[in-house]
Amino acid sequence: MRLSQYPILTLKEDPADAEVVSHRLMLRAGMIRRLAAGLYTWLPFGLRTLRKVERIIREEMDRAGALELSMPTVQPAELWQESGRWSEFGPELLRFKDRHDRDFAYGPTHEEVITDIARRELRSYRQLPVNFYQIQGKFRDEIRPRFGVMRAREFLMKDAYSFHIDEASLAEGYRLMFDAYSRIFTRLGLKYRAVQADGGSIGGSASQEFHVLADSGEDAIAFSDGDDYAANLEMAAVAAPTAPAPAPARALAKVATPQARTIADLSALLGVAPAQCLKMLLVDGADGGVVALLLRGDHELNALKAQKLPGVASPLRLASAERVRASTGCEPGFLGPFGFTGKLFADHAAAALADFVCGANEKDQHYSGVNWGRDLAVPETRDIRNAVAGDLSPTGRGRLQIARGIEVGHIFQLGRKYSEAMHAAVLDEQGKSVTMYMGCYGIGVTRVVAAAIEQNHDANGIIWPEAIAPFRAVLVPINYQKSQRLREAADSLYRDLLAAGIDTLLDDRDLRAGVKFADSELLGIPHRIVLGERGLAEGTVEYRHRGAAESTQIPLADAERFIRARTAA
RNA sequence: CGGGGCAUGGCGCAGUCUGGUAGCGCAUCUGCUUUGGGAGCAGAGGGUCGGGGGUUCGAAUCCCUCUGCCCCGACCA
Repeated sequence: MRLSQYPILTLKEDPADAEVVSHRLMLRAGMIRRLAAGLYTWLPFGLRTLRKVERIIREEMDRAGALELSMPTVQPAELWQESGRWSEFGPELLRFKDRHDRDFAYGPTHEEVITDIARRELRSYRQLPVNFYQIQGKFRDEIRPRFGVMRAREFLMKDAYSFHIDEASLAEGYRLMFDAYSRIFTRLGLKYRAVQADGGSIGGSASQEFHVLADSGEDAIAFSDGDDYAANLEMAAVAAPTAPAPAPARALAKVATPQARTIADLSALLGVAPAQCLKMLLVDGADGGVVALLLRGDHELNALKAQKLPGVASPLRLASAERVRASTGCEPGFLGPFGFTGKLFADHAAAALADFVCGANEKDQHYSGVNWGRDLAVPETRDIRNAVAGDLSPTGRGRLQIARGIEVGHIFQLGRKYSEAMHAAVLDEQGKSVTMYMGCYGIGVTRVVAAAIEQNHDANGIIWPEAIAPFRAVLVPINYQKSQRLREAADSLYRDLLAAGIDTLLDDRDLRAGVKFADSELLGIPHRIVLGERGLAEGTVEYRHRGAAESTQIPLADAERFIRARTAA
C-alpha cells in the first residue's frame, strides 16, 4: 500500500478518554474508532491485523479437524428458555422483539444454537466426535465496557463446540483443542500461559484459560518455574512447608502496642518483620457464629479457599466489628488465638511460625515470643492464602512466580449441561439413546489484538509480532517527491517485495523524514528500510527492526533478499 | 447499579468561580522557504460552547432538567 493514498491520519496526541496502552495506541495508529460505548469500527490498518489473527486461528482449528460453520447472530428466545438461560443470563443478554412481537436475543455465545443443530443432525455415535466452530461477532451488554476493544460490548470471537459419545472422547477432544490453542498462541508470537481455571459455574469439570502475559493484565496468575504448572492466583494451591517450625528461642511476653491495629503498624512499632507476625481474621460462620483464620502477617487470605472450610459461611464475609467484640471481647486490631474457644484454622505458613507476635485479645496489647505447642495448642492447618512469588509449586517441581495476564482464550469440558436440557442424544452401538457430552472452546479474537499490543510496545508505539503486523515491511524514502533516482529505487524495491509476497507499506508521502519515522514506529511495522540520497550514492539503504535500537547499512541490491530472509515464517 | 468526574471547531485544552464581541496548541487548506527524527513565516476555513427549559437588557458562564461519555467499585465466557 502506498501511504499517500491512505486517508486516515495518525494522532500525535493521546485521546483523552483512553486509559490503557493498547487503546491509546490503537486510536493513535488509526486502527479503530469508537462509535458508542463498547462499539468500535475497525479501520483498514486495524482490520489487517485482525484478519491475520483470524487466519492463524482458522488454520489451526482446521488442522485440528474442527469444521467451520456460521450461525446467526440473532437467536430466538425459545432456545434460551429451553436451556434455562433466558432467565439466568441477566441484562448482559441483549433482548429485543421482532415485528411479530416475538422475543429474540443477540448472541453472546452459541451453545443453544449449536446444540439445536447437533440434536437435529447427529443421530449415531458413528458421526461422533465432531467439533464445529465459527468466527463471528458477539454482543454482550457489559455493565462497564472499557479499555477499548479489550472489553468491548461487540467483539469478534472464535467459538467452537465439540460433541462426544462419552467422557473419554470429550477428554480427547479437549486435549486436541488444548494443543491447537498452544499452536495458535505460539504462532501469534505471544508470550502466554495456559492456567487452571474455576469452571464450576459452567457445570463442567476441566477448564483452562489461556492468558497473554502483560503487566497491565486484569488477572493475576501463578506459574511454576520448574514445570508447566499455572493457575489463576485464586486457584493456585500452596504446598505446606516441608521443614518443621523452628524450636522456641524466646520467652513469651506481653507488650504494649498502642494504636497498632494493622500488621504494618505493629511491624514498624516493634521492629519485627510482617512475616514474623500472626494475623487473625474472623469470618462469619455458617451457624451464625464466627470462625477464626490465622495467617502469616505478610500473607493474604484467599477467599475462594477459605469459604470451602467446614463451618464457614459462603460467600465469605469478614465478621462485623460488633460480632468480633461479642465473640472475643476485644476490638479488631488486637485479635489473637489466646483464649479463643471457637473454630479456628491456621494457614500452613502461620502454623510454621516460631517466636512470633500476635494479638492479645486486649486493646493495645500483643504477645511476642509466641510458640505453637509451648504457649498455644497446635492448630488445625489448611491452605487458605494466596500464593506469593517464591512459594513451592504444588507439583513439587520449581517455585511459583506471579504474573499478570489477559484472558484471551478459555476451554471447557461442558459435560451434558446443554445436551441434557435440550435433549441432544445419539444412538450408541447397542442402539441405546445416549446424551452427548460437549466441550466448548473460545478465543477473543479482537481481544488478542489488544493483548498483543499490551505485551509488545514501547514509548514510540506498537511493536508487532511478525505474524500479525498489519504490514511486515515499510519503505521510508527521504525526499521521494524530489529525487527521481530515489523514487525509482524505492518503487522498484517496493515492487520486488510485493512480488515476493511480503506485505509492504511505501511511505511515499511528501513529508519530512521525522514524521515518517515517527509513524512507522507508531504503527509498529517490524521491518523498516530507509532510502536516502546519501546512501543511495553508495548503493546502500538502512535497515532497522522495530524492536532494535540500531540501524544497519545493507546494499540496496540485497534489500529484497534480506527482508525475505527475515520474514520467512 | 453505587461513588467520583467530564462534555467548548477533527484531536488536546483554556475561558465558567466573579455574566458583557468564543480563544490557544495540534490537525486541515493556500503561498513562499525548508527537507535524515513530529519544520518556519504569512494567510484562510471550520464551533447552534451536549439537548431542553428558566433567570437576566445580555448566558459557554447562574438555576432546573435530560442525555452522552470517562474513571473507581460490585459483576462477568
